[in-house]
Order: sequence, then structure tokens, then C-alpha cells
Amino acid sequence: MGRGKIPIKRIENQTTRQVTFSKRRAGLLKKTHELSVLCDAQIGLIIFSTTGKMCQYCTEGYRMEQIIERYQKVTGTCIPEHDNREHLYNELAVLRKETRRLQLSMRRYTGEDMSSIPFEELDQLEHELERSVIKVRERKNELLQQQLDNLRRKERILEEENSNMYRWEHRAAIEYQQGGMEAKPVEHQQVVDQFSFFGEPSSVLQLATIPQQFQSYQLQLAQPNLQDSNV
Amino acid sequence: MGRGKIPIKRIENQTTRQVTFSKRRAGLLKKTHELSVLCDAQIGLIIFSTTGKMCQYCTEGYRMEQIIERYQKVTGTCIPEHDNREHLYNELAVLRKETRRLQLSMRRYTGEDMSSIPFEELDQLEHELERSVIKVRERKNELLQQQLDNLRRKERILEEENSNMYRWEHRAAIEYQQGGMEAKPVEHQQVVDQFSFFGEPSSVLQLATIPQQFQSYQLQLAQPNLQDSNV
DNA sequence: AACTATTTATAAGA
DNA sequence: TTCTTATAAATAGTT
Repeated sequence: MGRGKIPIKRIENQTTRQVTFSKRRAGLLKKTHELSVLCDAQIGLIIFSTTGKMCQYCTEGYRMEQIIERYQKVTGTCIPEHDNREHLYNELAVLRKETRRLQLSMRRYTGEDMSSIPFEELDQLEHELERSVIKVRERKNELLQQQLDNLRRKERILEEENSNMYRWEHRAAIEYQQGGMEAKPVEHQQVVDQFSFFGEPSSVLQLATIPQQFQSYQLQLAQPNLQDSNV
Repeated sequence: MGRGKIPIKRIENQTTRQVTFSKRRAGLLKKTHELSVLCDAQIGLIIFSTTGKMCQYCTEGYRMEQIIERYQKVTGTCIPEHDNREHLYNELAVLRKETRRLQLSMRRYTGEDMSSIPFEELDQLEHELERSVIKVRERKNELLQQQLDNLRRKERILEEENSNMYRWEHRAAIEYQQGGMEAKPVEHQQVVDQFSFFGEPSSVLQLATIPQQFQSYQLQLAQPNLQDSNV
């Protein structure tokens, strides 16, 4: 129908295709409506154009959802979401069970509601708890020991460097007495620079000579400690 | 189109209607297919006849479910199941979180992986565990005390009834001596029935007179005990 | 969007 | 149902 017959295959010319789409879509909707009315049929029609635009026809007095629902009832294919939902329900059931189990375990461990626990299990539970206490104490001791080691190490470093510092200062004083202020100005400046505590400590010597309030901060960052939970 | 023009309204003659349905349905499917192919459109068509029979067209390479899904995405009406799914996902998230929390708590209590617990919490945990141990021990003592009380009560009852029985037997013996076997046959039978231990014990007297091996079983059912977890 | 030559769909009859 | 066919309707290509 038309000036010429066209083969039923994709129209390559985009303009022609779009015009044909408009014309034939209108015709299809009309024919759909006529079939629906003439023959009292329940029809749902959904059309997506290449450009993504949607249009639909639905028998008067009905909504597309009803027709889709009826379709699903007849075909039994309750859309792909059906299986998904099954999985969700399964996962929920598993999780609920696991949560319940954990809750009961926790109640056991915290000693709530022991009325349902038989004597033998109480005995076993007591031992488990004692084992836990022991483990916790061991860990506490471990941390305390670490702290002690740290302190000892710091103490040793501080003592060493104090005596070093004393020797340096002592030598500088002697040189000052021997040659006056200008005798060894460069070497003296080096010593002063080395002991400056503004800036990053870059050697054991520097670290050890930082005053107390700075030291504690710097050393905590560099060593495991008891407050930081990622020891 | 045809021998005459017909008004677009329900065809009252059933035969005519059915014939028209068949013809026009075929035409509609053909036109639907042509539009789909010519213009590269994605089309879904669902037709229910008055008699309930269904027929459908779906663009080649697709399934009706896909088209319905796309339709639902576009219109936002994701069938009644949509809300439900939202709830499921929320519930799953909540449960997963709760399970995770409980797992961590349990690991704390069983003393696994304490590397991430700071010293102060270890201290607190130790106290919690000690409190739990104390509670468990208290419960154990409670059960032991109960068992002890039970045994004492049973002992007392047995002793009482033994002496009672002795008096009954003694009196029966005297009466037998005085008036022969037939003097008090009914009363004697009552005594024998009362002491029968086949059947359910229904009185303290019966309970107390069941032999040792039966007693322990029957008494366990009737009294709180250390083996049964539903005390 | 309107026109129109043609093709196609289909109503009625068989 | 299916076939036939006169006729209505749809539409391809053009303007």
C-alpha cells in the first residue's frame, strides 16, 4: 500500500525510517484499538522507538499493570525479579538464624538467662570463660611488657645522649677558654644546629636531645603504645 | 475496508465477532511485526480474547519480560512487588549489621584476635568475663543446692513412709493373727494397690515408694534436675 | 503536513 | 475455518 511495495526489513535512511515509524505507529494503535473494541479483547501494546521514546495502548477500562499481571499469571513467568526475591528470602532466613544463634551465644557468655542451660554446659561455659579471662590477661601483660620495654629503651637512649651532650659541651667550653669566641666559630655553630629541636628529628642523637614535652609526643608516634589500638 | 464499512463498536453477533477477531488479530500481528522490523522498534503486544485465550507478539531477539521490565522502569510502576523488595533490602542490611556486631562481640568474649582492642577495653573485658564466670558459678551452686534439697526431701519422705508401711504391715499381721485372711480383705487390697509402682505416681506416698531405679527416672521428670535443660 | 497512486487489509459471502 | 472478492483503509513516495 503506497506508491510502491517495500521489503519488510530495516529502513536504512533515518529520515524515512522516522516518518514511516510515525505513520505506521499511528496505524498500529488505531488497528489495536479497533480490534479491542470490535471484538471485546483485552489488549496491551508497548512500543519503544529506536530513540528510546515509549508509547503504549491499553484497552479502555484497564491499566497496563493489570494486563501485565494477567500475562504473568498465564505464562507463569513472574518476571526475573521472582528468583531474586527467592534469594533475598533465603538470605534473610539464614541471617536471622545466624543472628539468633549469636544472640544466644552472647547471652551465654554474659551470663544472662542461664535457666535453660544444663549443668554440664555451665561447667563447660565456666571453663571457656576462664580461658577467655586468661587470654585477656595474657594480652594485657603483653601490652604492659611492650610499654616497659619501650620506656627502658627510651631511658637508655636518653642517658647515652645526655652523656654525649655533656662531652660536647665540655669540649666546647675548653676550646672557648683556649682560643676565645672566634677560635672555632664554624664548629660551634654545627653543634648548635645539631641540637636544634625545631624541625624533624633525623638521628638518634637529635631524638634524644628533644626536651621532655616534645619527646613524649615524638616517641609515641614512633613506638607502639598502650593508647593506640593498632599496636 | 471490505465489502462495506463497519462502525467501530462491539460486534454483537458472536460468530461474526470471532471471525473478525481472527482476521484482525492476524493483521495486527503482521503490522506490529512490520513496524518492529522496518523501524527497528522494540514492541510487546499482548492480546486476550473474550474467551480468555492469549496471544502475544514480541520483537525478535527480545523476551516479553524484558519489554515489561523496561516498561516498568520507564513508568516507575514496578508492580506491587517493588515496595516489598525495598523492605527486604533494608531488613537484610539491618540484619547484616547486627550479625557483624554480634560476631565482633563474640570474638571479644572468646578472646580471639585481641590485637585491635586497646588496653582500657581489655581491662573492662576482663571484668566482664569475671562477672560472667561468677554468675555461671552462682547458677551451678543454685542447681547443686536444688539437687541437694530434692534428695533430702525424698529421703525424708521415704523414711516417713517406711515407718508408715511398717505400722500398716504390723497391724495387718496382728489382724491376720486375730481374724484370719478374710477379716479385712478390702483394706489390704487398697494398701497393695497404693504401693503398686506400675503406672503414674499420683501422690507423695506413691512417689516415695517406687524402687530406686524407677525413682530416679520418675523424680527427674517431676523435679528440676541437672541434666534436663528445660528446668 | 498534505497528497495520491498503490498496496494491503478485511467484510461479507461462499 | 478458509477462500474469494469487492471495497475500505493504510501508507510509500512525492510535493
